[in-house]
Amino acid sequence: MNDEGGEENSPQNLVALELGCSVCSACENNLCSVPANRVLSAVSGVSTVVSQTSHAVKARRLILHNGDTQNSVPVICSGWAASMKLLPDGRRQILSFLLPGDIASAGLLFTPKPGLVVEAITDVHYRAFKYQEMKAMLLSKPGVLDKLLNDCIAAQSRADRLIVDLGRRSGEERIARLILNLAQRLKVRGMMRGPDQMDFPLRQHHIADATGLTQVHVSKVISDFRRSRLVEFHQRSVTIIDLEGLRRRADVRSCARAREIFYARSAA
Amino acid sequence: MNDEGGEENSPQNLVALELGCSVCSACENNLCSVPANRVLSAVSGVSTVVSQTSHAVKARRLILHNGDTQNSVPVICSGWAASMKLLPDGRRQILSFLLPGDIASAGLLFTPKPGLVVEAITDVHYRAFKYQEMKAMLLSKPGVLDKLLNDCIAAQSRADRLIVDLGRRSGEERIARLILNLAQRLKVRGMMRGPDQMDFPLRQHHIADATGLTQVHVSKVISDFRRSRLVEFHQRSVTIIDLEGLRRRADVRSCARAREIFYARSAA
DNA sequence: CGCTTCATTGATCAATCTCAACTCGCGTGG
DNA sequence: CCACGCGAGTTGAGATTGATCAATGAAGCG
Repeated sequence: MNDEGGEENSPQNLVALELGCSVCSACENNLCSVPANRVLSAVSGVSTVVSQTSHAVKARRLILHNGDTQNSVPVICSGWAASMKLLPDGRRQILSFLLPGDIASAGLLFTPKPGLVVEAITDVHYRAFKYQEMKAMLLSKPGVLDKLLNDCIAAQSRADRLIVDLGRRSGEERIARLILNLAQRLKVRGMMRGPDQMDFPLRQHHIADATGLTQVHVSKVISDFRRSRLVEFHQRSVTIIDLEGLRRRADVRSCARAREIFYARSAA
Repeated sequence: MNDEGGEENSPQNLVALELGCSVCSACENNLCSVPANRVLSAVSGVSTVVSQTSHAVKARRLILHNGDTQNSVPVICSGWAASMKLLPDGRRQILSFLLPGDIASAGLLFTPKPGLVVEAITDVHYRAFKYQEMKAMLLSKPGVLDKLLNDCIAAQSRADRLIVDLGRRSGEERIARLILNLAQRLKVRGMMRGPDQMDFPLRQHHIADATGLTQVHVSKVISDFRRSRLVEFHQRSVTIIDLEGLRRRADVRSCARAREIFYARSAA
């Protein structure tokens, strides 16, 4: 685990940090000790602060190793990260992208997850909370627990959606859905650059590892999206030009077999 | 939802029922009112019994509809079921197979899951617990809550494994893993027929919907497994003849790209 | 400047799907 | 008892999707 403390104070990083905090579950639950939260806990009269460490890591570095004993739980303050699993032969599958405010995995609060790796996509600031303290504290505060449980359940339903995507949708659909999904998540956080534009620090291999495809194939599909004037990529950002068109690619499938099954079932 | 109460009492059904109960989380938590549990609660001094209904459904019938308001949570007492999601065009993806003792989805205790469907594979007995009562009761009993949380987390990590399988493994690997996985789960429950033989009520289309493949392709892969003398199918049961061989099919992949990535990373 | 990462593109190959035909076993109604 | 239909599985012949391989160029960085 990285041993560096300290916040940077270049303007945009502070902004990102605040953005993260404003939607951060650790913050909402008064677990965090960044200034804004200190104020907040003072106001709400709750002063519980779980011991924690603050870290900065460069892009492409690991936040959570595989070999780690994992006695702490990272919460992203700024930047993008990915939580993934690695197969022994080098194949990798991204389980989810972590945006500011996201807890690496709510389940981690209760059990370490062997085989889980979290990697920074951009430069990332995160806080690591001690796992046992956190747990003890949670069990004493029903309100907090409830919120964590919701996190857990939300994670589960995101996982379910991903399972359906990977099992039953074409590459094109998966990529379109990924883009729409990220736009949605950023919108909730107020992190869109404009109505249709967002930061997009993902490399094509991230998209590949998230959608179960190859980087080469991702390139081809995205080129097609671009040619069809659905989206536009400028340096590390995406603009959705034709939302409806993109949605259509995300959902529609003119598949003879699907139709056949459909008719079979509605007849029954 | 089915409105039939009543237990059947043909010998093997009673056996199955008991087997289910002996590993059932509802039972462990003293939520259930079947005779064995009544005794158990009396012994342990806890008499909380959440109001519940008992149901029997035929194979291929739904236990949980999509349109259902889902104010209750099914727990399987005997038989096999599948929880799945349906796409509007008829494609379907099985999220997990439910064996006796399984709760349809631990998350259901806290929020209804729109779009989730549970279908009986064999004839099934299940109990449905009222969702709000259950929740209220859980929050008052920390021990029970803890156990449920574990269920939740276990579900999550099963989901993660499935995501990796669907995203990054070949059809052959997925099918081999599914078989091994089911054998493992049955073994834990003491439900194996012999050291290497188990009930296997799944149709090929169930395997297809669980692995994201086509029934036709499943047929071909399984034929190959059979020809390679890895497994044998007799009416509704499977014998694993060559465990090591099957494991090899479940894991190995001689994939040039994977090796390349591997070397690239170990060099870095 | 030289190195590395990232993206693009084309040619070819492999896995998987689609379509269709056929078998088999089972239950049902005549 | 038989005919029939249905669900399930098998098999083969293409068609498609996506992977692999390889070459090239552009961008970023010490």
